[in-house]
Amino acid sequence: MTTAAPAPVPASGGRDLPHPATGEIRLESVLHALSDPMRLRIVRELAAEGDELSCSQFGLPVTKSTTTHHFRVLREAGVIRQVYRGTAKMNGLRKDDLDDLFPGLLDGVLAAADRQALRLGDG
Amino acid sequence: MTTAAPAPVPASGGRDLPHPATGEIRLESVLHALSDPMRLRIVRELAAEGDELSCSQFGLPVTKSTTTHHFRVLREAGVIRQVYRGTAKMNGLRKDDLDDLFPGLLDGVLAAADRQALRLGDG
DNA sequence: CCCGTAGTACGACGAGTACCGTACGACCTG
DNA sequence: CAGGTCGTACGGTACTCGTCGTACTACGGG
Repeated sequence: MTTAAPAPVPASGGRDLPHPATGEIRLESVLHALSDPMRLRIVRELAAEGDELSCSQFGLPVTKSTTTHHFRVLREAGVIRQVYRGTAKMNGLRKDDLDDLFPGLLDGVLAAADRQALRLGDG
Repeated sequence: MTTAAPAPVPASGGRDLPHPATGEIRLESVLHALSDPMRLRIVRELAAEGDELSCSQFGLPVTKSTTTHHFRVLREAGVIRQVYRGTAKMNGLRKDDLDDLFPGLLDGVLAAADRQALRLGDG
């Protein structure tokens, strides 16, 4: 009831991605997903934009294959939601679900990341 | 400047452990350290006790070697502080340093862990 | 001094992961 | 339909990690 819509034939073709239900999200998986610099960077950009972004819009310094891999890890951990929109795959933060499950966690991590970026002159 | 005392011959023998200075703590390392169930369990117990505990007091379901490994990871990530006290090695959470560096992060993770433990009937 | 206890060091092993390249599939546009 | 773009799948490689066992060191007590 919380999430996990039965995917009633999305608007696009018939391509839908498997997402964990809200209740299935494990804290350890979220922390692990966020502990990779590349993925933390993705999540930070996503949070900064506040909207959905396509995979190729992040300008990550890795190949497409690796990019796909990182987005998959984030999706399977329940951190992001992915939806096809034509040929592009739009990525959105699952902030609502995460906040419902672990209030303050995402904001805490994001604030910590911002703080560290500032401290290291990377912000 | 903040921490990293020059270790002026501790009270015990001459055994001191290398800890990262407060400014050297990296968010990714902290998240990675916390993303392991065994280590998250250690940190939760440490936070619940609020005081220093020896390594052997945690009754972890792994061997001594593995226990040593996990405590080392936590120490090198800057999550805990370890001090020798006779033959025992006392472990304490670096809550002050962590809160100074990443306000709300540790509390957020701890709260999330409590919540999940309750939800899964493990608390 | 000898022994027991607490923890370390080192080597090993299996599993997972971050990365790549290439080949492929899905979709839009001409 | 042909071609271009976006992303996937698969296979491979090198590295990390969690775990163990055994041998070892440090400290305290009889």
